[in-house]
Parts: sequence; structure tokens; C-alpha cells
Amino acid sequence: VLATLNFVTGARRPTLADVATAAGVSRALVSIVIRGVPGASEATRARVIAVADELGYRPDQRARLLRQRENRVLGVAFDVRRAFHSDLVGALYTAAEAVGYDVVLSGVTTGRSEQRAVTTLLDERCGVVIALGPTASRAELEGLARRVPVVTIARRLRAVGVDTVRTADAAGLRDAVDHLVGLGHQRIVHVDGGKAPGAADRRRGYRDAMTRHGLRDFIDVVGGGDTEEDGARATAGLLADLRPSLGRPTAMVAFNDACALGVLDTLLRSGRNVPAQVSVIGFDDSRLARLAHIDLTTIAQPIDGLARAAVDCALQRLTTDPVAAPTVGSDIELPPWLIVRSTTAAPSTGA
Amino acid sequence: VLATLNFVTGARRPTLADVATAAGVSRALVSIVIRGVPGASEATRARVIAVADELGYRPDQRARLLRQRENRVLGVAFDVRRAFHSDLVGALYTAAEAVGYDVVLSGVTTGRSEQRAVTTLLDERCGVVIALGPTASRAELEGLARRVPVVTIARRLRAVGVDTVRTADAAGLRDAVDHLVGLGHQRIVHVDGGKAPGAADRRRGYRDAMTRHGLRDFIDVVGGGDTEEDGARATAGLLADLRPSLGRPTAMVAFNDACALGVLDTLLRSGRNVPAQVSVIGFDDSRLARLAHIDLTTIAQPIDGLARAAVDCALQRLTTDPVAAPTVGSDIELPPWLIVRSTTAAPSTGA
DNA sequence: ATGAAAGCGCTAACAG
DNA sequence: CTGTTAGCGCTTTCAT
Repeated sequence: VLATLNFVTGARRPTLADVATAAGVSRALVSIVIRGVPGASEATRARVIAVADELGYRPDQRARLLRQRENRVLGVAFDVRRAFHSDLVGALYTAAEAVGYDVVLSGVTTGRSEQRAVTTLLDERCGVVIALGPTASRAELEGLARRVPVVTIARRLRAVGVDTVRTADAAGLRDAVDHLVGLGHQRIVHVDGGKAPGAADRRRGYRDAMTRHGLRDFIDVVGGGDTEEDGARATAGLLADLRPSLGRPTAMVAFNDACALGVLDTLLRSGRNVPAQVSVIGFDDSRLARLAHIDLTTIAQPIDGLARAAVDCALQRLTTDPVAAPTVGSDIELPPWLIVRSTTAAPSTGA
Repeated sequence: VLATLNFVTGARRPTLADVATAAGVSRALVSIVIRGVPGASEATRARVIAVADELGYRPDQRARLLRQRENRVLGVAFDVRRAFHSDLVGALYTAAEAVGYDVVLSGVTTGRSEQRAVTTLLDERCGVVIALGPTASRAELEGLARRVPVVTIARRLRAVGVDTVRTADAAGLRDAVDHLVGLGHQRIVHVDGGKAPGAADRRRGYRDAMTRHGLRDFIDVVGGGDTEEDGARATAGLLADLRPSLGRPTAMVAFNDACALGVLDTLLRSGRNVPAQVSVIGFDDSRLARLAHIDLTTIAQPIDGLARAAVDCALQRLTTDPVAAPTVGSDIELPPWLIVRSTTAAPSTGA
């Protein structure tokens, strides 16, 4: 019976019409059955499903989306090179599929700009764009938001039509400082993230916390960055520098885990013992930090929470009337938390 | 003039029909102009383009793909968690766009299986599936290949309808051993990759090279893996073990860079000096290896070459008649190369 | 060079 | 419960 259908001979994949013919019903009915919506008897339902299975039928997603009014697709623009983005993408898949939405990815890389990534998403007519740590200007993002709802993750920004969800960066650094002070540290330096997203907030959190602990005189921010190299360079400079006024730091809080790894590595190579001589704290709780032989004390980003919040914002925009007055989007800030591992300890008494 | 068009009032984006109306021509003509194919006078061409620009028109990719006969879309299934996959994705974007093909990504993560990732790709009707280091069985991949052309990267496999492109893993390890022997090393151990893709070939390459150099008695493969943790564990075991018959190794070749980092870190923490006391070589030339403070000697994977070859295979399948007799696909093996950095040196004479 | 008409595979109104 | 009809936005004959 199946051998008579033309798609068996060619390379063509079975369509809804093929299933309808084979099952002896109309296309509309097959559509109803496939989508699992009410409107078909149990008998037909079973038969159609059986035929569809036998034929290996799978609905054509493009046709489906083209026809559908509302667009249940979340476009995610992320930087392929950033481990943190990869983690977020994983969490976004989970969060989106939990509420029955599809995710389509668009990567930025060397040679493929953020602009390009977003354009691709727009051309696929996804219903909302979720941009991870976008580098575009506020004006550009607002321009984008005029065409499609935009949600940004990990970028502090107030812009018309753009929702933002991010980690409470300042609070994270405050927790780190609190932890170290609790252990008895005073000479705590912050290797910062320069102009990286969130770096300003983290610097502020560090300064505030130090001040609150009466350690204003020990405040010491050294220029770092968001890579291991940055952390290594900053630490090398610190070791070379005598800093008579501040003395040798007994603890270092890095901008992120990558930076902290550079710090760690440089300390180790110079013969310092961590945490006996120097304590080190990172930020992100990336896979790197969790590795047994690194076992870095760090401030964990609420990745799953960020993803869920972003998806929530997206749904909000998608299910709400788009002709509503465009206004500055919501700004959701989620708290990070401290994870104590083995790179922090009380300062050595004799130091 | 534009204010009269309904899409200005609503959130709807302009369609080809809108452009046609505004320009006073037929939709077919606009289509011709937009695609840049011959069949329109210069005058209309200019006018249509002007109108399209003013309206901010962008063709709907879904509709376009739906209508088009041939499918110029490459579906890429990759593991979001693997840095090597991210690098490949970047290269694939470049390679595909160079020949005018689109790439659609589908990630596998914790909670999103490879199977799922591929199904999504199929539902979007991409013309070919490029699977990075797939874990599916040969039977499963052949089943997939019956529905759509399949190209695998970084997986040794001979299967009907499946093209494979991969690095010459054995040759890579041979180069590593040659380099070390050239420096004067004899006690060279290989921290292997266990069951990871390519691990068997690399082990073989190591054994062959050692044998060829008359170092059969020094052959020493210790169980590792593809993570930093694996490398660290293997090295810790090695340091604890006295290995009276083989003596202390003066050089270690790891399965990959991540593993090598674990090796490096453990050596450092145990007070060993690299490369003065022990030389270390990785595999991949990942971003990690290139970091200035790591500066790992490694075997570079030909990432761009792999990506280009994969895209070539895909084009081949796409432009060739699909009814051709299904046969075992091509198997392309690309040579890696040695990159000497600062973790290798001649063995210390007194050792 | 231009336009009319058909249809890709699907869903959504509306009839029966 | 089931089928018919009418598109989604685009490309593609085929006329003109």
C-alpha cells in the first residue's frame, strides 16, 4: 500500500497530505491529530498516528511557523567563544522547552558580527530576540527593539522596548569581601574586569564592602580583564610591585573565573601557596572553577534563574499586545551566591 | 505615501507584496530584484531597491526556504559544552557563508540529547546535517543518512551515506613523539583519552612512533580522559607510583589540551618545573593552550580545514543527484601540525 | 522586461 | 467529528 506513494521512490519526505491520503482522511484532520488538539475521534486519531509513524512523518517546521500567527520561537544571539554564553544557551534550551517554546541559535564569532547574528534571527522571523551580553549601543538595541521584542542577559541597560536580566554584580563582590573579612583578611585586592559588562558594578561592590568593613585604606583595584591572560598579567605586576603603602595582599578577588585562573597560575608559578599565603576568589562558577584540581572559591552566577527570567520576559512580550505603548523594559536583577571551595582560608598569622 | 500602508500602524513587518505595492510593480519583479537575478531593467531595479530599503524590507527566510526546491541550509549539531565544538562552529560559519550557504545550529546539552538536536534540524528541513563528534551508533547514523545527507566531523566511521572528515590523530601523536625524541627524551608517557573519539588512533600513533624510535621498552600509556580532571588524576597517580622499571618520565603527551592542563597543574603543584624537569604536550591548540601564561606546546587541529572539507562534502551531496546509489561516504583525513611553545625542552642532564 | 497564476506544507475559519 | 476553503510570504513557470 505504501509502495504506491511517490515519496517512496524519490528523496522527498512525506507531507501532511501524504499522511492524509494514506489514512483516507482530510489534511485538516491530520493536522488536528498531529498537533494533539481536540476535534478528532479516538478511532481516527489512532489510525492517523499509526500511518504517520509508519511513514516517518514529521511536520515541516518552516511551513508551520509561516502559517501560524504567533511566533513561538526565541532567537538567541550568543558569542560562540564565551564559555559563559554556552552555559546560558544550555539553560535557555531547558527553560524554553519547559514552556513549549522553540529556540533558534545564532552565533557571533570572529568574522561574524553581532549585527549579522541578529539579522539572521530577524530573517527567520523569530518572535523575540534574546541577546547575551550584547556589545551593540543602546541606540542600536532600541532600533532593534522597534522591530522585535528584545531581552538582554548580562548587560546593564535601560532602553525602550528592551528587557534586561542580569546578575547583582555588586552584591556578588560584597559577598566575596564579606567572606574574606570573616576569615580575617584585610589586604584584599580586586583584579577588575576593565570595561567588560558588569565590571563597573563589581568594582563598586568591592569598594562599598571594603568601606563598610572599615578597610577603606586597603582598597586596591588593579586593572585586569575577562581572560586568564588578564589575570596573569595583573598578578605578575602585583608581585613585581612592592606596594609599600599597602603591603602584600593576602587575598585577591578576580573579575571572573578565567581571570582568577590566571591569578592562581601566576601565584603558583611564583612559588606562592594558595590558600595558605594568598586566598583567591573568582566569579561565575564556570566549569573551570569546579574542576577538582582547581576547586576555586567563587561567586556563582544564577544561570538557570537568568535563563528562566529571560524566557519569562520573552513570553510576557509575546503574549502581550505589541501595540502597547513602548516603554523602558523591565530590569531584573538576580542574586549570585558564594561557593566556598579550597582557594580561600584564613591569612597566615605570620604574614 | 508610506503612512498609508497598514504595516506602519501595526507591528507587522513589510512583505514582498508591500514593497511591490509601494513601488508600483508586481511581486514577481520585486522577487527578481531582491534576489539579484537577471530579469529586470536597471530603472526598476533601482526603484525597487530604494523602496525596499526605505521600508526596511527583509525577505522572510522561512517562506523562501519553503518555496525553494533545493535547500541551501546546513544543519549543525554540536555540543554546547565542548570548547572544540564551539571553535568548529565558528569555522563552519565562515566556510559556509563563503560559498553562500546558511547555517542553522542545534545544540546538545545536559537535558537535550543529540537525538533531539538532530530531530530539530530535520524538522527545519535543512538540506544536510553536519554532526560534530556524534555519539550515536553507526546504525543510528545510517538511519539518519537515509533521510538526509550526513557529514560527521571528528569521528572515525564508515557508514552508508555518511561522509566523515577528521584529523589524522595517529600522525599527530607521532609528530609529538618525534619532537620529544629530537630533544633527547626517552621516557615519554602518554596520558590517553580513554574511549573519547580519536583516543584509540592517538594511542596507536604513540606506540608506533615509540617503536620506530627503538623505545618500545619505554612505552607507557596511562589512563586519562578528555578533561583537566582526567589529566590531573592521571598525573597524581604517576607521581605517587614509583614505576621502578620505567623510571620517572621526562615528558608527557596528553590526549588533548584540557587533559594537558590538568597534567601541567598537578606537576606545578607538586613542585616540578616545566619544561626543565618534565616536558608536556597537548592536542587541539585550543584557546587555552595559546594563553600566554600557559603557552602549551601542542598538536594543532586543522579546524578551518575540517570545516571547509565538511562544507565541501555537504555541497557535493546537495548538488549531486540524491537518487544515486547510496554507498559508504568519503573519509577525509586532514593532517594536524606541531606547535612548539614553552612547555617542551631537552631533558635535564642530571635527571 | 513585466505580470498573472500556481503552489511549497501547513493551520485556521467555517461549513456540513 | 469531518471536510472545504483560504491563505502565510515567497518563488517559479508561463504568458504577454
